[in-house]
Amino acid sequence: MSVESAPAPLSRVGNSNDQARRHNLSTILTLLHHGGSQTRAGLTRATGLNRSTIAALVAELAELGLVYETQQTDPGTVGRPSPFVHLTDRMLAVAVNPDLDAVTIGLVGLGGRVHSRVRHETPAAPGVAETIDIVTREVDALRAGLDDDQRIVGVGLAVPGLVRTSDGVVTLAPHLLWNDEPLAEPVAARVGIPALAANDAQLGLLAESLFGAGRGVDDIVYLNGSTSGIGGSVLVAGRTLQGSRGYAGELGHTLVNSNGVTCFCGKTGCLETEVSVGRLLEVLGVDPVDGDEFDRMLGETVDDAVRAEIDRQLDVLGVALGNFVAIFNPSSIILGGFLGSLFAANPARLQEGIRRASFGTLGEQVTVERAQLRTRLLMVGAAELAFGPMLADPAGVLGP
Amino acid sequence: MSVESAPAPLSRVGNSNDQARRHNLSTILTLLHHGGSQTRAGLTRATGLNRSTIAALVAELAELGLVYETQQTDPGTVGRPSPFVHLTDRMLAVAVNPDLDAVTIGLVGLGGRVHSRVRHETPAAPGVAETIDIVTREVDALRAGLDDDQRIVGVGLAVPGLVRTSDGVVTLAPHLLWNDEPLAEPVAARVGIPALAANDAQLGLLAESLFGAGRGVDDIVYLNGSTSGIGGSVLVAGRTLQGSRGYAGELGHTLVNSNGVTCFCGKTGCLETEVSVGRLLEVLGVDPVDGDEFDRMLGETVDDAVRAEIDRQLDVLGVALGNFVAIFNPSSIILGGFLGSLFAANPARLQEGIRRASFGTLGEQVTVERAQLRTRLLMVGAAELAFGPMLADPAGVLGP
DNA sequence: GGTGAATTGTTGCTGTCGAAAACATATCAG
DNA sequence: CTGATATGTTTTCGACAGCAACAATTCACC
Repeated sequence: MSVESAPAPLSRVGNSNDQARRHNLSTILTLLHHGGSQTRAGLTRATGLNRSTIAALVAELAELGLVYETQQTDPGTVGRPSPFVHLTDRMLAVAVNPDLDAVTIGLVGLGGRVHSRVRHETPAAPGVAETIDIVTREVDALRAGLDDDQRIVGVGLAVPGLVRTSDGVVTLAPHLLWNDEPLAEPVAARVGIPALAANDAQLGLLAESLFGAGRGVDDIVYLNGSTSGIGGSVLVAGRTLQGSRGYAGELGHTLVNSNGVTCFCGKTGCLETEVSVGRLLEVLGVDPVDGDEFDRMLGETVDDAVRAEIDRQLDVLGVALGNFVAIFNPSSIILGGFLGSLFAANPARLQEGIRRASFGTLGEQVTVERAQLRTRLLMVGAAELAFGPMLADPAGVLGP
Repeated sequence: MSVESAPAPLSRVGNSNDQARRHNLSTILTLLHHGGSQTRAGLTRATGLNRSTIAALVAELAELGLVYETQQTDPGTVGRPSPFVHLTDRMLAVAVNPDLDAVTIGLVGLGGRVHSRVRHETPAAPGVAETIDIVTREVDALRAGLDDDQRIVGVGLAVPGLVRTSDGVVTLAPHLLWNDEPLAEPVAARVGIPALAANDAQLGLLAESLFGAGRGVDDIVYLNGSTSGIGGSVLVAGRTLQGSRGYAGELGHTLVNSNGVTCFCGKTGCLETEVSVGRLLEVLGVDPVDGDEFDRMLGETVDDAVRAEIDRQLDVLGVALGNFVAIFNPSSIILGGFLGSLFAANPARLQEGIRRASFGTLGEQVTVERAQLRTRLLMVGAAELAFGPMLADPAGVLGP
């Protein structure tokens, strides 16, 4: 025998010497990515590491092309001025969001900066093969426009459906009519860049928690309402709730009304069927409109039927959120899409509904907010997914 | 000015050199605690660390009085036999569980071994002061019975109610009539040993996940039914769901029936009001009985009214669990207390109910199990809480 | 029973990393 | 211009995990 099958290191629980180095590099890069430019002295304070250590780590990040330093123009304090550390624009991620009528593709830099965005309209819901074609063409075009020193480090795909994150297979995307379709792997193979896929609501929450309404908060319940239904995700102790296979967070398919109608998922009285943009458009008597216009219509309506429907939906939403408060005890609830509009139309009513439907006084301790990132949301979220490996181990991914 | 306020190290994000050592010590101790005795070679494989490193770490744990080694009696394989590493019985935790009619106190060793257990009956629900008195007396008695080299490293309190884990204040324990009562801190002060408090369901899940039905599983929904209601907790990626203040997991107070009755918590149609041991005892026409007897009565009944009530409760429970499956995508559901009896009376019906009430096919991928630890449950769980700091940093807690 | 292969403990050495200290540099306050 | 303050820079040092060489012990096979 020559080469035996590998002895299988089982699990890598222990900590070794250079893992500490990797961890520290990752910590600093992540700090800059999520917190913006800082002085080296600031990094020293934030990490608790030694000045000399920070200097060495920043130098390594600079060598990897991830950061550069500038002199402070106006220190404002005594002492030797500490140089600012900025992220470069050299490392980029491609963000992809296939949806009902279009595939949106963006180029995103570190720090959540969206460099460009293209919306590829499709006559019908795009198929997997079609999506992969569009992504391939678009990435080629993007690559052609890059500077010599720029580099796309990954592709992130935000998919409206159940996604097995481990291997990037879309288990079920009902509105796209996808069923057990491998996505991340073929994309990676075609474009020659690592690709990862995840549920759109999970990535939306990730984006809001890092760059939007949820900055600095570790426990968040996030609900996003779109024409295709209500997607949800939960931040638990700073990490998105994944579940055993990445399918967690189907908050739109929890019970809110035992007397409700049957949902396409087979259950009865789901939040998604009771609270829907379709019912609102119906009483408003209009066709789908864009977000700002919808906001205005809900806010300024004087029609009693409309107001009644708004209040009914807010009350149902309050019941659902009350349950989530009892389950998750979040410090913040973030509402996106039309749920944000609904909330803005009568914030007090929703807050009172949550308070009433929560266990004990838990409902009084939670803040309800509207999502902030709007159109950037899924671009930033999908990019975060693509940047993930690099953020976790900068030297390992970019190095030799 | 002489002494300025401390410069505040903000957060300790960075990794330093001896933190690696602590982490490795913690890893090995935890491995033994949760996995039982192992050979040094086994630890090498499990951690991926070097032989020589393991030898040094085990030697340090031995010096701390935590482990000892024995020769393998019958190796059974080629090669130099690796010594077994066992946990000593020198480090002990006191587990406390105040409940409706008694305070139970136990002495628990590493590895989940319950050395002794005392049940202090009380005429009514014990007050906080009374509980602290009982604990103080009992700990003194336990200390008197210890060998010279034995040591109680902590007190863990499992409380049926909302507990702010950070400072051990019981915010609300409705059945004990406790309201915003400091508990862990006064206990620690009185007995002179660090004390921590947490919700009983959270600790029950912790115990089952480490030593019972949930071994090796990272995503679990746990429900425990008792005469005072239904408590729940969730294991998310191997960690118990805490929420922003430690109040997460009130699964008994989620909506299962919009047409239901009003719960003491103020809401309507809570799981806890629809599924209750009281309703079962009513149709059975008996007074409260112990677990095994209750099991037998449910399993062997031929009374149609009883069977109907069992099925009704199972169906309601299925709806609740279906929601939890959509929310958490667990790989396992564990049922304790009378919910375990209910499940055992007709497992197929509950499983079918969960499947029906789950989103898509998620309900088919989850296994439903009955809790295993029974009377040891809260002793082991509370001890785990008490052992926590030592497991996380053995040298820091036991060393100088 | 003797021999070789396999596995693991033991010992001493090495490389790496972060901390600490000493020195250099840059800013502000007066 | 001087002193205080804060931070970068350089060098030294200690700790720790990895590694290699050697020793110990068992099994399998003849």
